[in-house]
Amino acid sequence: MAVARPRKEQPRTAERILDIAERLVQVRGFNNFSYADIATELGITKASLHYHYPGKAELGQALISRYSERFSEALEQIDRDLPDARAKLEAYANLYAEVLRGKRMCMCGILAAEYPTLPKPMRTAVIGFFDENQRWLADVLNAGKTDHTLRFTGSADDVAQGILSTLEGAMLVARPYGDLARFNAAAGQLLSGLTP
Amino acid sequence: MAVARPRKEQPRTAERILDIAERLVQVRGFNNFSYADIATELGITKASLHYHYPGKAELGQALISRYSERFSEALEQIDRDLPDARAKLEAYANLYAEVLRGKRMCMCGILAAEYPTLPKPMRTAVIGFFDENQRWLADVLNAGKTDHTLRFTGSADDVAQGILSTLEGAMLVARPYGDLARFNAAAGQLLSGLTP
DNA sequence: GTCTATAGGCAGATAGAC
DNA sequence: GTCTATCTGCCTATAGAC
Repeated sequence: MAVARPRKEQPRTAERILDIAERLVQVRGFNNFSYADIATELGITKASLHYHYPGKAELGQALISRYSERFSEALEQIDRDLPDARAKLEAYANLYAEVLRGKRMCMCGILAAEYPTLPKPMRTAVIGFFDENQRWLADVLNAGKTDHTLRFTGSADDVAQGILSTLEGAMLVARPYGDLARFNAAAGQLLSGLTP
Repeated sequence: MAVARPRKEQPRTAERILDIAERLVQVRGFNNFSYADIATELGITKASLHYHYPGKAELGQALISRYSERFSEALEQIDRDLPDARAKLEAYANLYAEVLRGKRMCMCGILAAEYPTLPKPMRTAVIGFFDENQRWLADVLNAGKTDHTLRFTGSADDVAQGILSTLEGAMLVARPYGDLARFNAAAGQLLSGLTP
């Protein structure tokens, strides 16, 4: 017997558009894919896409918005599941490694490279993503100082920013080599520098 | 009295094209500027550009080629002018800071973000740039171990790669904020982690 | 070396039928 | 919601005169 479903299934087109566009952004960048790319892959016409997202700018906002939400949820889950700050930080780095394993960049990392060409709402959203990540990292760092699973000098904010930068940069440089080990070397080095 | 000049001055058009295109790449990315942008700024027509660089792919190769050469020269000058490894590493980080001060990304950093969309010769050249940087960094690190101005654990190659990644990432993340201090915080943290 | 003129393609976007 | 048809604009690139 079928499980009860939300009525009128199938209007998941908007979500499927985001799925395809998300991958395209993370691989090629926001300016290097087109409505035609999405339409072909989804099997509908370009015109239909405009029904769901009036313009590329709106699509871009929706992409960052969903990406940020999901990232936040992943951080909350880390907070729930892992016992100490050190383990949380390791799990955080692993989030990045998983993205890279799919031959993608962090969405906001690649958008940062295109930053000057983005519509203003997207720029604001990219900054928001970075800010939230740093806030979370700073909290973890402070917790790590308390529970003695992490060691660092200087402000937690500065170190948080350094961690974010290093992981984004490690993805950026490792991806052209197609070499996950390259990322892991940089991430491992980062973590060992924070270990007591 | 005028200083002697190379005869037939003025055919510096090819160089001026590179100057303009270089800035455009570093600000917007390779796929986000056009021949029209260069032509307008230079005051000639698009068609004339094709005389100097037959296609955008060739222009791109010329851009990376000149950029890499100049970078190598800067590294040689650092080797000549500075006494110890620690000072060299600091000067290296300063190269990046100067680029960022001009609101630009490292050319090969921004090209790394666009990597899957680049013509193959450009991809090879980007990798070459990273490789050369890492080689130089590894040499400096080894020298620093010898002259006791640097301290690190693990292989010099891995640490070199970590340094490159961190600096590229720090530029990537700092630029949207328009905040040089952000870069300096990450770079300073990196250097202090390598200081005995 | 630089120009005018133009080709040919693809981009994002809209109108209106179904 | 999805379609066909179409628009306008920009892109890279080429031919050929000067």
